[in-house]
Amino acid sequence: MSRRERPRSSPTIGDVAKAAGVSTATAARALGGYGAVSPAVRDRVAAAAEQLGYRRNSLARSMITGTTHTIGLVVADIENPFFARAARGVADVAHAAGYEVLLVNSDEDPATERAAVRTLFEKRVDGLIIAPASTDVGSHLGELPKRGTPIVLLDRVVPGIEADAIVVDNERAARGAIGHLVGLGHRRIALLTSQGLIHTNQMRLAGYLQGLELAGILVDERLIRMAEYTREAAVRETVSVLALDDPATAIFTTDNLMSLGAFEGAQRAGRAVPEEVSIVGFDDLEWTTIVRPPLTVVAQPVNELGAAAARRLLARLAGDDGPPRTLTLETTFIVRGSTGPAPVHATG
Amino acid sequence: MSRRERPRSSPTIGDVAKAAGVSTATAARALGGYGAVSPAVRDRVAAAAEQLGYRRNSLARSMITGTTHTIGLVVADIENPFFARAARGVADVAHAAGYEVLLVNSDEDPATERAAVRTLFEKRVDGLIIAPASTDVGSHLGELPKRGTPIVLLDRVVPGIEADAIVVDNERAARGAIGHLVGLGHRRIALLTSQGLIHTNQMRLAGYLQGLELAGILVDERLIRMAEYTREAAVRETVSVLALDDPATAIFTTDNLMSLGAFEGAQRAGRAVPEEVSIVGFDDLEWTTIVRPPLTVVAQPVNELGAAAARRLLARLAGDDGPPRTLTLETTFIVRGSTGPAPVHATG
DNA sequence: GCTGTGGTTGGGAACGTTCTCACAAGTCGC
DNA sequence: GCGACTTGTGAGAACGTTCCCAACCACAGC
Repeated sequence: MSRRERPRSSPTIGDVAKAAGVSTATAARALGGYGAVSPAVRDRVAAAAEQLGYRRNSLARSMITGTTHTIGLVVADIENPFFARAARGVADVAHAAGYEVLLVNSDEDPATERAAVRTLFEKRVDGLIIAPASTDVGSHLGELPKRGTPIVLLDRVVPGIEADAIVVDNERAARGAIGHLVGLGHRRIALLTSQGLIHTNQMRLAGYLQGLELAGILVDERLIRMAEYTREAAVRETVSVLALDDPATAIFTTDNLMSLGAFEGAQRAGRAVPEEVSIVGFDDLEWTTIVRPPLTVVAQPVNELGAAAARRLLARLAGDDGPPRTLTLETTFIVRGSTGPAPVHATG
Repeated sequence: MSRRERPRSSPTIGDVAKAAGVSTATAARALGGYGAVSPAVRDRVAAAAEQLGYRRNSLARSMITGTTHTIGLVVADIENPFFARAARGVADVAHAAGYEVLLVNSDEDPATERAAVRTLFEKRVDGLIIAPASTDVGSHLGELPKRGTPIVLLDRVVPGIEADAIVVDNERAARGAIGHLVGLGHRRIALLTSQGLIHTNQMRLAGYLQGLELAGILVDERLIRMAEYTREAAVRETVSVLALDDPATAIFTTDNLMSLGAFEGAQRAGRAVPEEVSIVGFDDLEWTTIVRPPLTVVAQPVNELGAAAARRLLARLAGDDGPPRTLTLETTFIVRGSTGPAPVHATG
């Protein structure tokens, strides 16, 4: 109890060096595994470190090396299963490569996002994976690559920015979904999306419109619903679109929360699925197979989306300085029981 | 283009000071908002910082101040909605107080957890919130508080450790759920939980046993199922427990994944819920109200669990050094359509 | 015996901040 | 008009590590 110099601060590499009877430089080499150290000294230092309970200070290390082995991840809301899955994909790949993940929720708010990016940069993350909230050229996003911090865009692209991106072909996926419904004879197809059109939803809307056009169906604006981003609002819009004089016979939703709302809305409106109304959801969550009928969906490789983003970022950190690449992953259209032939009285 | 000294490294406070014609100490005071600086100098420094695009280096700052404004969060799996919600609760409270969250998945693996705790400590997080995988006295957990890094246990307690904990009364919740089923006349009540009993599940098992004992029901070990932690395994165990000569008339599950499996298992076994088998789930997720029948559940205040953990940790960081406290939050028992009277032929 | 070589080791600078201290220039009270 | 206090400023140490470089040693080659 007599040799305590600092009461409750961690021992430093200097303390270890002193205990082992070597210089700090040598102790650092022994513990850091770089440079040349004789086996005898290495063991002596290791023993001293063990005995003192030495833990390296990454902060000091990062100051010198210029790398923190930390990547920033900015998503809208980790509570949303889509982002949770993507985050898991990111974390797994990052962790395997010795990186940790600093997580921030932006709630789709550009101001929050901007502040988050700034904070993450001040913490000197080695790179950033971000699902950008706004599609306008965020100066805060362009700034980092210029300073040498690579960015990978997750799920959404920002036109003006020079950065890698991992996305799916939302336009094509949506067009395909509409094609499926058209093939079943539907002509009154509603779109249920959320207000404040984020990039992916814009693309899905575009795909919806293209799908209609390909089928020669005129757009009915009353069938395009942009709900507040809550389950209850989605339910209301669904009930409303099913209560039209000429109601929708099919509903295409643009994400998992809207799918949930559409499903519940059909239940609440007392419409049989798929006899009276077909539903196509976006994202394949666990529940889609235990509801009755099970949900037809556009499934995204969500986990892989995150994993690919992390791999891309790691490649940049490893020195890849080629031109920005956009990687487009494939979606899968899974037909289940929630889509069926359009009701007879509503077609032709 | 002529005055660039470092090509693509961020300007330092020294660069700002030089540009503003003051010392680094003064520039630091002006930008850091501490000490005394004259308004004129403050403006001059701010202008120089703005013009150079100065961003403070938190690493260097943390070295001096000894605080990183970062907290570590170790959960089993961020993809699990339970942890995603808790993480959101943590992140919101932390963010409001100016803290960021470093997230690690442990996959319930003690070795991974141990390594994570070590890494987080090396990165000098100010504190740690952890849902510990193992209930044995983790030396890696005891270590940190001794070094002055506070820990808050989330959702699970570790008996030997001196740390705050935020939990729910799992024993009582489980006992109550069993009581509900007993009250409906059930005497063949199965328990569906997962292998490698984590702390919460041990408590829920204990509550289950107590519930049976209170009702004077003898334990039938064939009704206690510990599935591999996958949906498919949960389905199999459910089908199996419903295929007994004297099958279960009710199933109580110990978490949301097991609930999903039980629900699907009943479907696959062709048993009507609740006419032939009642189901009580643990955790109230979005899907529980859109399946038919909707699920009776023990609902936990998951988000609040995380938020409370963060508040507790912040209190510690603010200097609270009272004895460790365990905060027990209330669960809610929500009766929906998945529980009903026991089938006549199976009772008394 | 002198020089060269390769493996070890230590001294000290560097990273970018904050903090402590000393000092200069006012300001106030008497 | 002099000490005590306040306010603003700068010099330099400190945080704990890594990196650069010089020095040392042993040994081989000539």
